[in-house]
Amino acid sequence: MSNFFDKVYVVVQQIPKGMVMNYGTVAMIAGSPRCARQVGYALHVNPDPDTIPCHRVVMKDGGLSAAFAFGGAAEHRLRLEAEGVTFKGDNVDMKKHLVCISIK
DNA sequence: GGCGTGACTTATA
DNA sequence: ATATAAGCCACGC
Repeated sequence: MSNFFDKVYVVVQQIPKGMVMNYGTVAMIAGSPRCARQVGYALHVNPDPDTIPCHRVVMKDGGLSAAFAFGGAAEHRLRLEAEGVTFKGDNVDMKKHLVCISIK
């Protein structure tokens, strides 16, 4: 809970069900707005896949990463739809499910 | 402190 | 609009 990585894990776990967050937003909340890549890397090591809903973390476009180490975009989509998230083409409907948290 | 790596983001063509 | 390039910063060694 001190490193950026650990912070990312916490933030992702704090994402409400049926909502998604961008890597950049997670990075911002984690304390480093420019470390969106590290967010993905943090989930890549994914120490707690059972407690870290990586599928709720998407790119700023609402799309999932090309290297999702979880089950693929198909699994991602199913997971979010199972939580009530709607899709816009191949991406999440961020207009409705994108979590807008400020740095406050 | 340096080097390599990377699930992103932004800019330019 | 898509494709490609560069920048970015933190982790691990």
